[in-house]
Amino acid sequence: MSDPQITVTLPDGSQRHYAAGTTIKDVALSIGPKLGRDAVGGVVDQGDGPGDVIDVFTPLKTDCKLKIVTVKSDAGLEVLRHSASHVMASAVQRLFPGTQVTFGPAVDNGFYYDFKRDQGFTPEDLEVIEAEMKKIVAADLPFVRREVSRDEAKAFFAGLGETFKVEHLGSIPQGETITTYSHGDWTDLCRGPHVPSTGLIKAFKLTSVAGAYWKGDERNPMLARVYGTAFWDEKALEAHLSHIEEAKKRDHRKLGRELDLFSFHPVAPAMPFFHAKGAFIYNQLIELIRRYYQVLGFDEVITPMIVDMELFKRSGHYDHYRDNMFLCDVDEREFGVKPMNCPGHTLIYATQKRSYRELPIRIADFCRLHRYERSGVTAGLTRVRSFAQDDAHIFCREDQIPMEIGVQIAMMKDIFGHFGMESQVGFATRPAQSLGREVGLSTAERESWDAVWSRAEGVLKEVLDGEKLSYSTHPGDGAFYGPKIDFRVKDALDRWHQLSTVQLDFGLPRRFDLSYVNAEGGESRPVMIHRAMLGSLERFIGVLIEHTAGDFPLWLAPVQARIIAVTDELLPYAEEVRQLMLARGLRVRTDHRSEKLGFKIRDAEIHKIPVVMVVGKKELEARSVSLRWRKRGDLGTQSLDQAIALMLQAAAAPSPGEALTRRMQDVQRL
RNA sequence: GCCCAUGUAGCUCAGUCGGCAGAGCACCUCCUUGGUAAGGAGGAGGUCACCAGUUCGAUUCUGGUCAUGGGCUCCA
Repeated sequence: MSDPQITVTLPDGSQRHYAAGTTIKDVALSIGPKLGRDAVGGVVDQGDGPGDVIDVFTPLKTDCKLKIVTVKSDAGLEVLRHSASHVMASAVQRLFPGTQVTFGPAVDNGFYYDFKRDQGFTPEDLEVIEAEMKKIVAADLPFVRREVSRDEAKAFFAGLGETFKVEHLGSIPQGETITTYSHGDWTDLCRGPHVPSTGLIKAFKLTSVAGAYWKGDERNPMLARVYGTAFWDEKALEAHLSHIEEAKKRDHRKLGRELDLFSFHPVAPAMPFFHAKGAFIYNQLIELIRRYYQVLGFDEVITPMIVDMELFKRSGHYDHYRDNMFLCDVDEREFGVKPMNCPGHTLIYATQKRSYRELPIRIADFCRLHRYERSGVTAGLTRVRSFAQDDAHIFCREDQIPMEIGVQIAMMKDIFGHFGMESQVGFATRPAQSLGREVGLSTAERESWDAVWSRAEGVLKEVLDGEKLSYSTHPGDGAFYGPKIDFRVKDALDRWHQLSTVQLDFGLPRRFDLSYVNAEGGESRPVMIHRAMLGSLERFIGVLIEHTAGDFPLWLAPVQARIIAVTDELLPYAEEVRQLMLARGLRVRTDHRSEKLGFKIRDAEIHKIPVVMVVGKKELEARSVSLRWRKRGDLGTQSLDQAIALMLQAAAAPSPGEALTRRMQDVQRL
């Protein structure tokens, strides 16, 4: 009897027939020799949806849909990197006997492998490991996949003394196929997939060592992690490494120092000192947000930074957030420096009896906040202990939620458009531990909370769908007090940053017993919406510096233009020009140094001054300036009026777009 | 908080196998007054992060502390 036949359906819909047990590699080869060579994995759908990527030597046993993963795809690159991590692990075990292996996956820009080795690894070790890896690659050892029984695997890894692997075997669900992958005489417990052989791992580099906890839990033993990256060819690897170099040049910490924007001092770890130029940008951003607030009906308030901990007991921060707060005892009372504005804003809401007619009440606050972030997690401006948010809280009726959220989404789109940043929306739903799931609640209470949550999630989803946005859903990622919508934006180096957030909160209004008088004369509980657009100003400035590489748009540039006189005799004219520009609201400085023109031009370029105006005899006689525009090149000689007009036009600060303004005109209460 | 690395002039970095600490840029002074990315000369500037220990002697060796960076974790 001949082998049973199976039918394989390819992505283009064509069908091919093979003997059962034919591997993905064979299928690829049968389609074409090039595809056969480039195939590094496949995605199989046996009628139950596409599975994970599996390797090319997996036999196909039943009819299926098959998508072949090639070296060109992202999925293929992941396979390569995962294989590279195996090669690294085998090199490490060869070089450092007694080292235990744990996990070694592919990650965003490369791969890592976590080892148990008490001495850890030094940067010098990395070179030795790389050299050993090269040998393994040169040997071109095939990756071999084996399906094994749980007991077999246990016995095998226990025999090698690989206690972490044995432990992990215990947490693999029953019924799941257990596989090992080997190359040469080295074997790892692994789900795969892998490239056909080690020879394909041509371009790789080990990049750093780090500590990491077993399974990411700090109660677990500390492991030694080695990071690396791998590509299909040297060119791509080089491109990646130079991309990293480029990012280093834009590092906001470096530019912050070079452009005299901010600094840090050991007396206030992780709390930035904004210098004049950095503070200018900070304030310009606040002004931008204020222009939106005016249109969107937000009222700005100012609230105390230090308050009695009683407030935070009421808000719940005392129980859940105290370890992240700066505390101080004064007059035998315990005070705390506020980490968030929300509790203070509830106090303002509660100073009056509120009517349903005056909702929504939108309270904005740029006050500085302080959070004690554990040492070791802080970084430049992106993670600080002292910061301000463009923070606001909206107190509204449940029926007003869609309108309010919709406007926030529109605002977010509008704002990031001004910075040339693409944005993406994520929807985070109820987490396992959340309001209404505490132990000891009655069934009735529980059900009422469940209803509130599903109503809120339903509303958010409706809004998102209504705004006709594509968004991703993150089940269980919401805040414990309510579901949320997060926005991520992409910077000029294609890195994503989570900045904005809009969160529904059912908890605080309850804790502070907030209410309003409803249309029937009874009392109802308002819903609170927490929202921030730029998020923390500190972090946004950090992102902005890297996004622009320090070339700020004219409206944000602390110094918009620098006047350079060709000789010192021209300085009076330079000053006259400067005064004219200052009178028109332009931020202009003069370089008074007795240096040559080239020197001063270079200095202005290094400091990324957007516009340089050169004045010499010719310009004096013609009442003009010679314009050198950083982003546009040499604009030649321009009359003073023309130069001022060009500057003013380019320096116009962004404001809410028309669509947003029109939209707000439809809202009853501003 | 944990793992690893780093800390020398304002910045970028040399250096000292334990014996009076260096460069370039920036800064100050003088000369030079020049047409679109570095003119010349001179000067000043450091408790080698901080605190202990070993030593005749510590920036260097040892221990601790602080800060920064890369990760882990956390971000009710």
